[in-house]
Amino acid sequence: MSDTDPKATRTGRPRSTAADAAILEATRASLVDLGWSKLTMSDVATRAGVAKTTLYRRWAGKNELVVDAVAVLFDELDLPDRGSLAADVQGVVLQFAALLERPEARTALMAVVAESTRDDSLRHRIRSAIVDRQKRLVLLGRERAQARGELRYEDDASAAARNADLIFDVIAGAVVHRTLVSAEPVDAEWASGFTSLLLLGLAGAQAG
Amino acid sequence: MSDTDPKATRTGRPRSTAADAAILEATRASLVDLGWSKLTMSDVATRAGVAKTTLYRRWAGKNELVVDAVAVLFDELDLPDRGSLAADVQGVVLQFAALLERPEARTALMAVVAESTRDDSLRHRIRSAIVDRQKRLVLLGRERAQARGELRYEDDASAAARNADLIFDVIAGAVVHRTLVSAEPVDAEWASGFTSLLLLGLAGAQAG
DNA sequence: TCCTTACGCTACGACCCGTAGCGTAACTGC
DNA sequence: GCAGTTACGCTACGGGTCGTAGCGTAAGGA
Repeated sequence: MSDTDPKATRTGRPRSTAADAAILEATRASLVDLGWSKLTMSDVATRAGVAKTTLYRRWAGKNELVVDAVAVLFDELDLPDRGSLAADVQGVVLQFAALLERPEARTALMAVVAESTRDDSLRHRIRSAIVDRQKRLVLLGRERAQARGELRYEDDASAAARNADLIFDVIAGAVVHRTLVSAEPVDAEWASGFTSLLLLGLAGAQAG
Repeated sequence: MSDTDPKATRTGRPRSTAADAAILEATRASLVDLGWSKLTMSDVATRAGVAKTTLYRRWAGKNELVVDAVAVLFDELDLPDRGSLAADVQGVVLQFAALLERPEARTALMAVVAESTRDDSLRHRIRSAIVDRQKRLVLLGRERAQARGELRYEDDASAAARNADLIFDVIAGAVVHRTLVSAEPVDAEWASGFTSLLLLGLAGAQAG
């Protein structure tokens, strides 16, 4: 979360974990009230009841702070086994969509991704804090489908990885685009249509 | 482009169209050099050889200016008939990807979309200036596929529209996510894999 | 020649940034 | 206890951007 290694029991006054929690919560609250562009470090510090200098001692700036503040939302992600690949796809779609319903996520996610196009370390931070948490669900769903016999196991490991990346980009990309660009809701009906398109393809979905 | 209606031949000194072009080009140049977050109105004005007040007379702020500056890139979009639905899908994917290769588009697109989550008028501006230009290609590809017999004409008009929206979100979303979130290139190989997934579905693509 | 609108320029208050300096608080090892 | 070390709150600061007001000038139309 911060930049130092906590496992070494160093001497001196330890960092307040309560302040960490207060800052991240204040960041989310500020995102809800002000949105990404109007969020300021000073405002977050005031809300958290913390000096501005404390923020800069722990985070390099607004980008890193917001990534960490939003990342914890992705810990809630879970994918119970719904018995079929189609049901699991719908489940993961609705999970992503529910996250993007939250105003702090809506305004923050695209903004930090936009920033990451010019900041490699920020992109890595996003990947490990957010993207990998999402991709986990996709990999889990694929394993289950393979165990059920709905998908076959792939021989070539690198091809399998490429395929998983492709599927992940399709699912996450479609949900994000629908929600933030088209600005239309991802409801059960849309999730159903998307699922049959993903499973059956363009011609197959039309026939069914 | 600007906010006034140009068809009424009003009295007084007309706005310099040369300044318009210079400003938009300066905005793109500034996006390339500085990126979205470090782009300032003062910098654009200096590059364009124009007073800062002139910018504010034409655009409400950075958001609107950048949308207009990037929108013209989407005029280049074209989709020649490549003879089959699969080839046309690959074509549109590579078109989108080529646009996202340009650094001014990479840094600007996600940023303005992020801003649009809290600004309805900005969202409408993005839709008419950018999104509709993209969606046009998808609709064109579908019509061709229907004429070829690869897709059947749909009876229900509203269902057809929903379906087109779905396909558009899947294609555009996947390309954007691959390029900006996963930060991996959209090359011919990826486009090919995506196309077979879209046409045949998860199980079908694995079989083929 | 008047009228109207656009332009360039300057200046301004307001705000945010990120850092430095200082005194104080909290915890560790002797 | 006591020294050593690190974190914290607070204040203050120079530097930068924002968006606007005011003014004189330039470029068109009636």
